[in-house]
Amino acid sequence: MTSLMQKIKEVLPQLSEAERRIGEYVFENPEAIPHMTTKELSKKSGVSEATIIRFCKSIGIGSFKSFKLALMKDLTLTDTNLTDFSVLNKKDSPYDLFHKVIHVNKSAIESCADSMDRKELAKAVEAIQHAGKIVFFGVGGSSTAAVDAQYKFTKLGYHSITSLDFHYMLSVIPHLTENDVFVAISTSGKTKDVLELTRFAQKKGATAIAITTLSKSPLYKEADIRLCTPNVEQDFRIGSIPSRMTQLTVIDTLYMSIFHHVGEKVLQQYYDARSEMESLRR
Amino acid sequence: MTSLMQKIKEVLPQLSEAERRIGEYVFENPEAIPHMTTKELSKKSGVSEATIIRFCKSIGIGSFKSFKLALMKDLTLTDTNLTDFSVLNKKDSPYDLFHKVIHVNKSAIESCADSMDRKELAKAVEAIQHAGKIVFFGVGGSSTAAVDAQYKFTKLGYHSITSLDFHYMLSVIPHLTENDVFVAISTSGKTKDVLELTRFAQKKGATAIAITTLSKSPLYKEADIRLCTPNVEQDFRIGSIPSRMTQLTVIDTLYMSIFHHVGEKVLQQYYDARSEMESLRR
DNA sequence: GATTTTATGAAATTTAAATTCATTATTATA
DNA sequence: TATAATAATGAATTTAAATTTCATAAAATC
Repeated sequence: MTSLMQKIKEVLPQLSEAERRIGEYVFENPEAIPHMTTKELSKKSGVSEATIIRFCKSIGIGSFKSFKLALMKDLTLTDTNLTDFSVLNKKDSPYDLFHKVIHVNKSAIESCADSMDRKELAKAVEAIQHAGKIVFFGVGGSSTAAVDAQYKFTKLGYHSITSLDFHYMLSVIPHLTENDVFVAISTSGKTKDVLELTRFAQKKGATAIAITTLSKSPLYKEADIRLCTPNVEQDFRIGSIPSRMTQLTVIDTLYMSIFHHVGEKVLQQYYDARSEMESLRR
Repeated sequence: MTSLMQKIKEVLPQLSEAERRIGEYVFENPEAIPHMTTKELSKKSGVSEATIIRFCKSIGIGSFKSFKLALMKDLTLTDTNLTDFSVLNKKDSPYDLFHKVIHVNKSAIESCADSMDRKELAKAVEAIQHAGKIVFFGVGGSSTAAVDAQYKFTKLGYHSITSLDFHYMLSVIPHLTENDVFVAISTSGKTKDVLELTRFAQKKGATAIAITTLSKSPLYKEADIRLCTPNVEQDFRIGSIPSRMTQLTVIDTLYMSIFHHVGEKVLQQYYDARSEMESLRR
């Protein structure tokens, strides 16, 4: 707990009804406050603007502006702001939602650190490094990560494949061999299409890397290498937003790691592509 | 040196006379700025208030208020919490890189708050809400965001279109009307294909929303609505990783906002899709 | 040399913060 | 119990700050 938040908590019981309401709101949504106006906060917490000014004075701060600055400073000092943003509420404006999305995505990425196993990661990098083809597959929200991965690894000079089309994939997999890698992306680890293609790829000898949540799912059990994403499911309205961020973070890591290894080799092609792009500007 | 101050130092030589004066003043008195008003700073640095607003935009920050907040945050960061992850080094293991990726992505998402303009965001939500068709277009790294957006808005029941194929897009755009929205995604704002399609869409009467960095790029100038992403360019090896995160954060915000509005209506379809998915498990 | 573009500040507008004041609820006192 | 005193509150107003618009001058381009 930071000093300013601490202070608010302490004085909370001594405050009047309306001022306490503000304090409670601040306590629940500290991140949001610095970007708010008195009018907004007044609406959200259900008290008048005048009371907000009074609240600032009550906690010993001269103005609402100073309060916002102080809070920003306070929040910066601690990264452990465990705000429960799962609570979306009716009155949220797009700008409010924007800040909630920022928060949700930030914490999702943060929590990636918890679920990743360094040995599995090393194995994955090893496998991809020596791969001939890399096939990525994910459906629904997970297709974004697959598309992103396919683009990134193509840039690195890999024969990298993805498609949303199950039947297209069915025609790709028979050509996989022991050297190849199949990356299955599924948050739940239960998606039928993903499972079937993974098994098929394994039957052809490819190494199956799963990007999935740590759970007793079939995909988790059957994959050769498991890159676990944290369980970040929240309010259904937020849906796949945070889990996609975690998947992308894993993809980014694979990309960076491979770049690190093969970097020198592809650097020239990389520059070529860049300068050509500059000149074409497309 | 902290990141924002660093940034100011870097752009200083490219700024105009008056804007540079502000930059220099900020550099000499960083601690004072967060408590100042535009009028004060204008007097102190000897330039007009308007130029101060322009200065903020020049360094990639959406408003003077955001600038003050960002600076406060920046100054609060001590060397201890300033792990310099921007530097990649040779000995980095995949696991090291993983943590650097986490850091880079987190800060990218965090800095989204600086460049977003709430009015523009509100306009964008308004436009999309009443849109018939929504077309997303981005090339290269920005295609990920386009794909993600297309999927999300389809789930909300919109006629939502994207493609990587320029010529396919050329065949889509003639059918756009005043009610439709074209969302152009380009970090630089200079990508030729994106620009050409944007102009074409505007000619057909569609509203052009740009997701791009705050800069003097053609896309920024010409778009009807600008949703600015921060300038997060780093080491070339990290490449488009952070900018893609910022684009996705903007997309997520649009999605959440629209969901908020049309949510009740599509909820039933949403559940239908979910339960059907459960039963099919594919 | 004419024309466009860019940079700039003055003035106007919009938006936010802070204050005032009237109203209501609460407590203390006759 | 009735009445005065006090405290809490929000509506309306005032003040201040941020932002935009517009006119002008300087620089760059044709």
